[in-house]
Amino acid sequence: MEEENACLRVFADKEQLNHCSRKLETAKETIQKLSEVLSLAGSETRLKLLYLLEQEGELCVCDLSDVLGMTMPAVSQQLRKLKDGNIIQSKKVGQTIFYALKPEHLAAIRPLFQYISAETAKRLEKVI
Amino acid sequence: MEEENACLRVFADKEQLNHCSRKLETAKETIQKLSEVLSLAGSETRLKLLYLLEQEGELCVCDLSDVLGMTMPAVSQQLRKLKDGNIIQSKKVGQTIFYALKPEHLAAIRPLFQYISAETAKRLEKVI
DNA sequence: TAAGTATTTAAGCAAATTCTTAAATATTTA
DNA sequence: TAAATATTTAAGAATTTGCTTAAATACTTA
Repeated sequence: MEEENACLRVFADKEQLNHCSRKLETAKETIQKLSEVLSLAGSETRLKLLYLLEQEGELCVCDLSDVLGMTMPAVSQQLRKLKDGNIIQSKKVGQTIFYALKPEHLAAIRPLFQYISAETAKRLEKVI
Repeated sequence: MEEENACLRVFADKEQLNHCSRKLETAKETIQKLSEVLSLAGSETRLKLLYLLEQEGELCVCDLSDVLGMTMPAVSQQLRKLKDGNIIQSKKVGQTIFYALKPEHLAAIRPLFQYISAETAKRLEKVI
């Protein structure tokens, strides 16, 4: 049995609340995974990294550190998080490591880049 | 003039790096705003709140605290962040405050819910 | 107007995040 | 094999986050 409702409102719709609880339970895992991806994308630095990788296909730590104006350890550590989160992958060529978006998780974040493109275009129009 | 490139790779493509810098500069504001929205959505608690509001249209703090099994102050504080981020809005009816998604920012986060629905459906199929 | 209900605000604390600097690792080249 | 390059790892500090509990606010009803 569940705990008694904290909500004492006369008009509280217990039917609806139970319905919500079930729905949340069902989507629990998905929400958990998605929130992880979103929180990874939800940092300015990491979103820039993802954006650049999406635009260019692949880039090395050195390039990224250069473009973002950040130290290599700082960039490397953020890339590691993205890699741990399975959003990007790496490929070693000599002593250079190239990073690229992973196709799998792209479904979830692709719309974001479309959003960036569309919004940026809008903003540019205004300027013109 | 920019600082000299940190990247000393023989094959570093300066052309490409400059191109990346310009692109990033152009999309800067959009990326900044989007990362804010994403980091708001990128918390399990807040993503649940958004999911419930999307599914139910509107709910009060009491309901949400009940369904999430969290204290009202905890829920209230997260709702406040979402409201400050312009993702949700509130409507007061008597002493009850109903929260709902804001239509404006929905464009950015609607795809996420579709993703949740699709993934949850997939997961359910597997179980059956 | 007093008591009860729904919510917010505030203060504080533990945990997580994001950078910094220094050192370690791995690869290439002289 | 020594020096240089590209990157990672590690340790630590400053900041932010997400809760907790207690108190304040606002509205409703007896």
